[in-house]
Amino acid sequence: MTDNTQRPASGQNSTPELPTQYTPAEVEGQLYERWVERGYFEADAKSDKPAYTIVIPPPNVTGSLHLGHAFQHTLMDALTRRKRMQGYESLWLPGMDHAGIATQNKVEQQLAEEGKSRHDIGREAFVERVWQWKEEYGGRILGQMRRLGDGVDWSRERFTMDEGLSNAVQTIFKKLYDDGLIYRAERIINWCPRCLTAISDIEVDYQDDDGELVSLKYGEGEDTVVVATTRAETMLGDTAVAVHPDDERYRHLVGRRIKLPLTDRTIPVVADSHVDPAFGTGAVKVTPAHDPNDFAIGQRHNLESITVMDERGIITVHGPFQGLDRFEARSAIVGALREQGRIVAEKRPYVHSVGHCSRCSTTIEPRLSLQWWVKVEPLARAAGDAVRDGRVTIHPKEMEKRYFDWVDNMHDWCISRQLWWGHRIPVWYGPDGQQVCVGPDEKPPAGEGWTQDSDVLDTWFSSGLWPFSTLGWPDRTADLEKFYPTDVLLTGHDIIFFWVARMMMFGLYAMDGVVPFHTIALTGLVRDEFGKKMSKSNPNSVDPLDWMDAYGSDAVRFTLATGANPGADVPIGEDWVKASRNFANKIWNATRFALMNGASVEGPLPEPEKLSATDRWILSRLNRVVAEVDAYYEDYQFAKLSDALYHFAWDEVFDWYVELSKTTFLKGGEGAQVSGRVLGEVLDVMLRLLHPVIPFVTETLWTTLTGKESVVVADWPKDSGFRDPAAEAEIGEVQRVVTEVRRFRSDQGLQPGQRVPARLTLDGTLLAPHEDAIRQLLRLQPEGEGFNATATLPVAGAVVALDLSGTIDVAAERKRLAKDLAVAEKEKADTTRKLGNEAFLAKAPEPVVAKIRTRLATAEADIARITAQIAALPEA
RNA sequence: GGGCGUGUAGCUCAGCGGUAGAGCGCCGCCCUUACAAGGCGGAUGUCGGCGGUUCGAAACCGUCCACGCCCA
Repeated sequence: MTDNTQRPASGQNSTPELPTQYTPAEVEGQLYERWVERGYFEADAKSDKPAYTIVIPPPNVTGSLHLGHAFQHTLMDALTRRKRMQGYESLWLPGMDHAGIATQNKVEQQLAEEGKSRHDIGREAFVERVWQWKEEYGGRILGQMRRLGDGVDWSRERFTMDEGLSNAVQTIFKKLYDDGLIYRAERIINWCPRCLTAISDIEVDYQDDDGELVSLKYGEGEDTVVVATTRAETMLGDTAVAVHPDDERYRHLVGRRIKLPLTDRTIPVVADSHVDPAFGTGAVKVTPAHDPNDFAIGQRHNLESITVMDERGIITVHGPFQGLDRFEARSAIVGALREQGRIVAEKRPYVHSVGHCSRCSTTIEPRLSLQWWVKVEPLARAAGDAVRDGRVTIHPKEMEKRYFDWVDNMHDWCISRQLWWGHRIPVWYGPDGQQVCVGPDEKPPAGEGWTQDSDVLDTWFSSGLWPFSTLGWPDRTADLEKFYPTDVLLTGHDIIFFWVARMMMFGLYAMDGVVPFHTIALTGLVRDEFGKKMSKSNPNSVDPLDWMDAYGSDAVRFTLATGANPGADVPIGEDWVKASRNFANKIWNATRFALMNGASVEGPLPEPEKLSATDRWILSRLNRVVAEVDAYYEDYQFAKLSDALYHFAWDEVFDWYVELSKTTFLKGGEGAQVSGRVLGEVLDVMLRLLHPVIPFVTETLWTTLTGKESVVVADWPKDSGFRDPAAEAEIGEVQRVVTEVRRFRSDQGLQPGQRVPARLTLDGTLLAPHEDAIRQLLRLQPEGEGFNATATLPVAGAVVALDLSGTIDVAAERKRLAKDLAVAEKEKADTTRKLGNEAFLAKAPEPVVAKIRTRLATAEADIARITAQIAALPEA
């Protein structure tokens, strides 16, 4: 096809070639590559313009674009594109995180297919393999972001494992270590027996599983106690039974030792006020090595911790259960206890909440383990305070509570992972138990016996540095000076704890208390058209690329933007994407029509005195919409702004302005020229307003309309302040008449295109100047010889008399009028009742009362008019 | 168990103190020379239930019911 974005620069009067249908798939890719080639998205740190910065919440290197990304990217793109147009040095910085567990899993799978494990090839070779994997398969999402139209600065693309970012990781680790905010401790952590690593609290997904609750009798003779558990296998590691100190039932047992079944051990009964006497029997078994609460009890009572499983969840305790995995052991142990008559109650299924690894869904095993931790209290407090004192705003505000609940109750963060892919912990251990943390510029201790910690850091440890590590920190780079703090962090509300809180903590800490962004804009989740959650495991999951190919990226983007109510979930369905595609096509054709009728952006807009009321009306509306859209942008109201533009474009510009102007264009001459200039202005502004949301179609149309280089670098429209309420009222009357008569025509069964002779009596009304347009819109012919008004429609002070050449459908007309009369009478009754209410008159504000009075007057006039019409109707 | 949120047209959602709205879907007529991915017209709601506050409640308060989410 011809390249329809090109237009001869001198060809002001040549009719640009636009096909009758917009075919996005053919042009979007080229447009995007051109934008990138021209460097529109590359930000200049030396620019004098004020900076506007958004760093992308780094997607996972193993991932691909899903609708959630498409959604958030659309919004970030809209924000940065608008600011660029407003004259900011706009930077949207892309990149990915290295996704420690996920990526390592991918490569381990590859190795497994070759019959190898990572241990077979060794750490160094393994890490090399991961880099190879990344080169080959990683970052699929980056290409998909181009397809979506993301206006990111590719020259600044970052990856958390890059040298610079790794340097940042090591720097902050050392700083935290030196400040005593990183420490090593043995605690219960969330252990994934499949990934073979610790994971943090937020990487655990809880779900209700069918389990079993068995009540076990511990002890012998009189010294017995019944405890309930869902994890019978851990009883091998029990080192106490705990009861509440005030619990009379067990007071006699406290301090005594009882026999632990299936073992040759005895365990103490301890009193601990954290035990809930109302739950179960009020006595609980205590396994400090396999349960966080039990660990806490163990600490308080100096209990021994006995680990009964290995890292894969296999029982290691000598005896009949050794070698069984934890679930096999559970039933074996319950069986053995049953034989001994120690099972006093069983509840099966017992639905309870069980933690699963968010990466592989394996049931988490709480495990006692030596790990590295971040002491979060001071960091989290600072992160909370930044929001409390208003330096950072959360949109929508209702989400603040969730943020505070998190940062104010945050547990220390386990940051070490038993993986090979990631930032290795920069701590070295000496032959005599020394421990040295090494900064990026320092050499590790030399000599015999020094070894580096074998663990790597949680991926989020590096992602948390993203807003400044990507800009060059710890160096005071020009980028950092120019673009930090960033402006907005936009992400899903489900991710507050992952990105938001961590970036806040690290940003404030590393950047001397300067917040990483002043605004946190939180979105909901994308759902299917029935409001059901979309997930990879659900069949309702949609690949946004399929929709982009079928309907264009603009259509997907517009649909998502239109659904973006602050903080609320966004449902999306194919029908809605189609509707957005239709909108794009509508804009396409309207612009095409405009260009065929001499729409122009040349020269200044004529003075208001030279404009028709129709022109002044649309310009007045246009400027109101500019102001409205700006206000919505400032409040992150993407649904509202998209909706406002949709309705302005379609319901006002296309359905009325263009239609009303057709007669002017047909007549030609100066009037047509003026309207062409106005139409050009309206489209020019409208396309620029729409561009951040639907960049592709607007680019093609705007460059064709204006002959300029690109709307990407066009100026954002400004409200000129022009308002013309009189013209707005006048066109409102025109719309009323046209709609009324159309209704009549439709009720009378007239075909839409059928010409009808009519006499218009418009003298003394606002409609007088619009007779031609009204006749055009209503397909009314001039009254000819022998005109015979068979229907007379009084509306808006005017009279439209029609000659339907013969009898009209009196029944239809009577029905229509009866309906109108009923509406008017109800209105009269409602308003009369209000005005008859003393309390209302006394207490309601004057404008409200006045409004009701006007409504009553209108209703009465309508009733009189309609009644007269009905009376004038011939007998059926 | 604790906290938060939501129940408005067939579906998905706006509206959050003064005449119940949108998109999609539905019904009827129409290829009116920009667009059938379109035009014109139309129908559709005890605004979850009950109680209260108010001159006035979809909106505010209480309560119940039903869903959803987060945390434990």
